[in-house]
Amino acid sequence: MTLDPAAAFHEHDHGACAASALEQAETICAQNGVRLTPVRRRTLEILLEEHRAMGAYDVLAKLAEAGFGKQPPVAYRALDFLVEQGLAHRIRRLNAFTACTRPGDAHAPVFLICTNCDAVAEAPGGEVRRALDTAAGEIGFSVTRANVEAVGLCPACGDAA
Amino acid sequence: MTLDPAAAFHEHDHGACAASALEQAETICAQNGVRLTPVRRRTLEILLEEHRAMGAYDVLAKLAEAGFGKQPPVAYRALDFLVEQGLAHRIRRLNAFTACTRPGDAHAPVFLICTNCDAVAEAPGGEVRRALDTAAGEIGFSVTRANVEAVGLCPACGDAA
DNA sequence: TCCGACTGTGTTATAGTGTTACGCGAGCGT
DNA sequence: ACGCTCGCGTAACACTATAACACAGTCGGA
Repeated sequence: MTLDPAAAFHEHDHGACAASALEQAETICAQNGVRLTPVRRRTLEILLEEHRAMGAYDVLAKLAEAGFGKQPPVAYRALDFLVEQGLAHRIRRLNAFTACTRPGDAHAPVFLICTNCDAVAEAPGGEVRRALDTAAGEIGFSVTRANVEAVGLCPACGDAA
Repeated sequence: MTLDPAAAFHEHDHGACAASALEQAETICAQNGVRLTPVRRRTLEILLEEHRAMGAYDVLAKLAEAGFGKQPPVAYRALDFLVEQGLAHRIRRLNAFTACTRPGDAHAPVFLICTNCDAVAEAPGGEVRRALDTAAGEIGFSVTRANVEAVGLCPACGDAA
């Protein structure tokens, strides 16, 4: 998938973008010795269909359409798996999940959520993470995981306003 | 309330710490032309009783004990009010709320959540916010609100491990 | 004084999100 | 075949949050 963090905010070859992400997912699962089973793969495809965060129950509905189980645990298990493998992220502010824009790239995700069009982009979080570690370090706190969720206006919606 | 962001992680005069926060809350509400009604005040007191995040239903139970209504909206309305006035924060990762450690101080809150003892501290987020604005600015995104939730080990629990 | 408009609190009911517990079958090594 | 683990499925439930409505108090103006 493209490394352009703003991909979510403008037109691009989304078919290729999704296909490439799936391919990377295969590789990563193989490396990690875990299986990208049909449900899991389909779940990732569903998330990749849009650069938007999807609720677990939205995903579940689509899984059910595809002939998989229709009870919540089916979706949650697949989503948790993807999150664990770094192939997707959970966005708690939205009670939702989104495909990772840069799988395999160990990163501190920073989510930019457009309040107008609901697109979600994943910005490089290196600097943010560094600042966070510093602030935490000053009071003796050691950060193991962090997640940054910012809401605002994406370029397109900002221009329109 | 003390400005020491690590207050949550060590012994301190919590009675004074809470009393001072309540006093500031009165002032801020007066300034903003809004009313710190009994339910709202009691809700803030409840949050101040511990440096931990509390679920809405925990707060609700305590409100009910104090003779207020016992239906969810009672708690949610009071909590929403406090959040709006900057007197409390919502921590989505925990589906919980916590009193603001530095009310009135316009700040980008950064929460440090200890996975061992569940204490929640609020670190100064100036630098983090700056880094975030930079990262977002590079792709044309303008951030209106951000919230940073980091999990890890607080000083005490880190030492113990 | 009376009449609205507004705000705040309370209620019931319901929607949305997430988890626990259990059974079954496929694959795998012995 | 046996027992093991893992993934998938189910039902049932627990937790979190909101919608919709009723009623009392307050305040300003006709």
